[in-house]
Amino acid sequence: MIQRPRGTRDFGPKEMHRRRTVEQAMRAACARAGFGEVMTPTFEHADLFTLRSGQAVIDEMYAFRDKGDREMALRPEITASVIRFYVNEMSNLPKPLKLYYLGNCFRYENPQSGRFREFFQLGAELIGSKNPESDAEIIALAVNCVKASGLKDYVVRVGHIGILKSLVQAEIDDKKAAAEVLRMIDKEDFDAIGDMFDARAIPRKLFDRILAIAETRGGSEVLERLDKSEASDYLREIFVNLKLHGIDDCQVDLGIVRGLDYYTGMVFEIDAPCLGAEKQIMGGGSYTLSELFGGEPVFSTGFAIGIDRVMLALFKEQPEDEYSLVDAYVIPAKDDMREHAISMVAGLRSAGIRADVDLMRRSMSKNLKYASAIGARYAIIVGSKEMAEQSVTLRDMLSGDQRIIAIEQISEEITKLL
RNA sequence: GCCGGGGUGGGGUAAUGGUAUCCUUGGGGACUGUGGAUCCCUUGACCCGGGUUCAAUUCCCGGUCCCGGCCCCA
Repeated sequence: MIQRPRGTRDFGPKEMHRRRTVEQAMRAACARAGFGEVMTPTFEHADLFTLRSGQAVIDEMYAFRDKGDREMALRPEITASVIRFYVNEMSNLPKPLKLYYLGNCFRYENPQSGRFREFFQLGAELIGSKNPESDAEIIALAVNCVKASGLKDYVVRVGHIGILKSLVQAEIDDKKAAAEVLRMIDKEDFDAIGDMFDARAIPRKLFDRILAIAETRGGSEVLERLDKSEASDYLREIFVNLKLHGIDDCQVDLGIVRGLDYYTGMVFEIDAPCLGAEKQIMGGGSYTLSELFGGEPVFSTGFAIGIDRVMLALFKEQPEDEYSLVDAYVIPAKDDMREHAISMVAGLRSAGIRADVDLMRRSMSKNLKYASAIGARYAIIVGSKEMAEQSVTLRDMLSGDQRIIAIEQISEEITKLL
């Protein structure tokens, strides 16, 4: 037997229904904010991804050489593709350009809870605006998407990479060392930073300042404690705007650095605490396209939500999911009623009712059992006695109550009951 | 890439160095239109490969997959 590849999943009808419901809710949230959906290829030239990210991303990329001897890769994320699309064909469109996407991504990683080799992301990019209200708009959209999914317990943390970055880069001349410090801040490995500072004879005072900033966390009031700077003013403006958007549960977290170094300003994350190790369900921030492709500077801000993790968190919050595929199941009482049953189900379907009919020529009793097993809300029993009066029996599968209804009224009646 | 814990019918389980229990589900029949019942029949499993052994589902090794953790990320 052929097994499903490691780190991939099959989704059954019930799970797909729940996923599609969540996806549609998020799509609707994006559309309400004026974002248009785009779709890009599942695979791209490997360069697209290797150019902007480091070795770590390359190592876990599904890369391959195609029959034309081109280096290709399954996309490990979608932002790069959207940016490529923008640079290729959309750079002359009116700004700001607001795009969103939903698709599968691939990373060759070791699977664990909330981590798969094929996973799904919904993301949005706001291209061409560098003002705090744009960042606030993107944060608000990300939060609204998570809210739309139905998730109750989540934590939004917003930071600004410029605050730490400018401090570290101003005080440490060695670029590599500065990058290393930022990486250690991201990992919250402050001991390592202390060791490094001692080894390089960097003043302890700077370490204390870095530590103080990196540990600045809490409500928006902690922003008042920050030294005045371009970045801290910017962050304050973002929080003012978030409040205007009705988003007032965001935390400040200046310790967010994020691994990828193309982020330049605002950075933010959303966690679902119930998920444990892989609790981050969203990551985002602002960046400039110019740093990725060497073109004209275009300021952008965006985010990506891990749909799979959102689904996992939703399932933890609400495990049971009442859902059936069929509202009405049509049962012929006897074999000579099968044709009537089939025309009956066709009529129900064209009236927009999710209806099914016995295809296995089962007995009445087995059919009732089947109707119950698939969770049909109503059974319609087509028998010769009722048929003589152009009627059928409508049975409520929850209560067991049943009554005779004229055939011409059945669709209307069921629509009314549902 | 690394580190733990696991793989028995579709799902859940029991036992065992001599190929397997029970429940559930699926299919069929009885029941000749309400028995969503009851009864009967039936399909269906020891992850893969190698080793030890007369004999391996069981013991050993390797692989693989699942679950969880590290790294990193969604």
